[in-house]
Amino acid sequence: MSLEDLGDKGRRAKSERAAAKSGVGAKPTLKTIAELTGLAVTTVSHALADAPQIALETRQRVRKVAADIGYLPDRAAQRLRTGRTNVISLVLDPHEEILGYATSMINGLTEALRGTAYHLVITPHFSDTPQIEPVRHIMRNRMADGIVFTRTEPADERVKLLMENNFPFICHGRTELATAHPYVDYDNYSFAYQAAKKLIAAGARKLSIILPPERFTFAHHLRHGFMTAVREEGIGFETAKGVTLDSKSDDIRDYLFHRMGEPERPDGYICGGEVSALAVMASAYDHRLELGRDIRLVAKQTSGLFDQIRPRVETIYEDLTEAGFLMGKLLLKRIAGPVPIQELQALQTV
Amino acid sequence: MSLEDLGDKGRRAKSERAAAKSGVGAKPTLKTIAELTGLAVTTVSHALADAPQIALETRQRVRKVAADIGYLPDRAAQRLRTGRTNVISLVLDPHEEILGYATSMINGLTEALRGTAYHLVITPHFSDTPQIEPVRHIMRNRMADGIVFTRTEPADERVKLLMENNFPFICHGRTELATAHPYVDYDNYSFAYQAAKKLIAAGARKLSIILPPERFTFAHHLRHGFMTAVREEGIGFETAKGVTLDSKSDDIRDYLFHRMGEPERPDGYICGGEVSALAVMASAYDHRLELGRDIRLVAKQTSGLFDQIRPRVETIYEDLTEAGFLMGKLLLKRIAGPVPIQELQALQTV
DNA sequence: CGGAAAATTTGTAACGATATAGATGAGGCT
DNA sequence: AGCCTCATCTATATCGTTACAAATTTTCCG
Repeated sequence: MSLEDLGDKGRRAKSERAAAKSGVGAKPTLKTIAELTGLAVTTVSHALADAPQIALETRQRVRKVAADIGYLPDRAAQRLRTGRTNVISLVLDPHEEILGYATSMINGLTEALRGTAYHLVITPHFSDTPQIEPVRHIMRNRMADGIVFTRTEPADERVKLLMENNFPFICHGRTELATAHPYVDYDNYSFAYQAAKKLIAAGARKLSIILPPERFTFAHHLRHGFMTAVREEGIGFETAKGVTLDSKSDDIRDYLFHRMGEPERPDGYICGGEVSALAVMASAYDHRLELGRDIRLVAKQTSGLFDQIRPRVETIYEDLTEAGFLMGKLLLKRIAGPVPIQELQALQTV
Repeated sequence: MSLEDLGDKGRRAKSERAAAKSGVGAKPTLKTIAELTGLAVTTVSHALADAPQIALETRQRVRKVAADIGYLPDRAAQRLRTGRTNVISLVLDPHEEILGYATSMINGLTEALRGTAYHLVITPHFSDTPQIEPVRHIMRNRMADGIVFTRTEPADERVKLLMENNFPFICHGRTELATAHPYVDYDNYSFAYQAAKKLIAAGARKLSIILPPERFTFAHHLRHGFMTAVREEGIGFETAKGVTLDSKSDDIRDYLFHRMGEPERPDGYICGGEVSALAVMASAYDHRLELGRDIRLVAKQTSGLFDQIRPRVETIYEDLTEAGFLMGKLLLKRIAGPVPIQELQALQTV
């Protein structure tokens, strides 16, 4: 600190003293407003809450002062007193590095939370602990008013736990539990069904689908849609063995490359993710198989990526940003008060 | 709610009553520990803080009880009392949808924060407000103990503001300000330099580079590295006009497609991002230009994506997860206490 | 064994908000 | 005037934690 700073410090007057700490102006509290208006702290609090027993004129005056000095309630104090955290927790598996899957959802979520008092906290779920741990932790320690998570399983423990405790949440994907629960999901059944139909229409004779790990519900949906289509058409099919959408992309490609070198190889692929679709293309390329003639492909598109992929690939779009936005909106609705569960369910159509 | 639920509710006994609210067990506080140990709340607090004036035996006993009942200090109360938020705020421009850029960084950040009391809060910066707004807001209202942001500019207002107020932060990218500040950056100068050299070595005669918007410092670094290389080699060059790495991928491709149809077209491209690299490939493909012969390309790789791109493209890797991890670690170090600034700077080498 | 010093523990207040219950004053009614 | 009602505003306690000052117990010494 220089001499000038010290000199300046000495010269500081009353008004500046309070401002010294933050350098931007001391943080105003209810007390500040109370002093400015000559009212009691309690009155100010009520006025800002728009309580009807406070005179309208007073409410307006308080609101004006609050706005003028840029008052913002202290989250910690509010949280301590009321128990509400004003936090939404997104439980993220760092594994989901899959090309901006999380980013899109986060963008949608922040957009939904925009203008509200809610903050988005990222709670990682590290793979060396059980999946339910972060959820239990958030609930037990009241770390958030609502939870968002993804990759739902048919008998998802998290869903059970949260439902049992009536804790607000929404998940991406459905369970197969008897009890209805809030969710946002993409119609993966239709995706797979339509993808298969497209491939068949384009001349494919034997289809293959690369599925997510079996433990996820949407793997079943994809399989079901796929199977329905191939059975309707009475056409050959298989599912990729030994690799899933979560496998390392090199492993997926190695599997595909190998499979494409065997007899009875599939000539139509359905890919539930962009990376696996690229792996199909890479394998075909490495075998000098021509896309659209030797090998056909329908991919799920979740980013602008495939607009630049050549040769052009048929894709079906899933809007993850919208999914995030929906999850945010529905969760807020649920937090605001009890809502019939069916109003907290959204299925994004293909 | 079923009849059975109601019945169960009626059967609830005293011990369960306290637990009823959370359904997992009432949240233990210092008071709980105080009652269990027969100590005063203050003593327990001090004991857990490992204060030397508390008998060692007592400290151990308290710690044991705390661990047994799964005590976790209430964040709101701690925050209210101490002013520390235990929050790190990542200011994110939803614009950065660029293929998991954010996701990788978030993964690195959460890994760095793992095991600490810090939470990661995503603070969006919506493009209709000035860039400095979220930062000012976080600082003024003490919403976090530290700030992380990206896309640093040469005379970045956020850096100035945060430095002036001595507020802990770290940014991805450097400024050109006289005052040193904490940062994590990737050596984009070397990236561009080496990329150019590679292209020239591979036979390119005229280079082009697609730059980020000029307002970002790393645009200058890239340009500088690029210019140094082309001047050293005395070779033709240009920078993409009218489009940047932030442009819509279709716009980048349209520009490239047009340019590739003109005389004196470049035959070597440097792409600072994966999407723009794909746009180069798409344009070349649409012109039936062969990659590696008519057109050469060096791309920056930040995901596993390009491992599956065919024909194979020369890439240089930037580890964004590591960048996030470094930012987290350095920020924590800074928050813990004053540190010489040069210890808060990291440059990731090519 | 008295008494001071050292070691250990404790009470009180405060952070900023809000729920609850209570206070104040104006006006209306008999 | 006396009493009640209504509209408005206010005091108090509290959430869980920690800083500060103070109280208590133990230790040690002559």
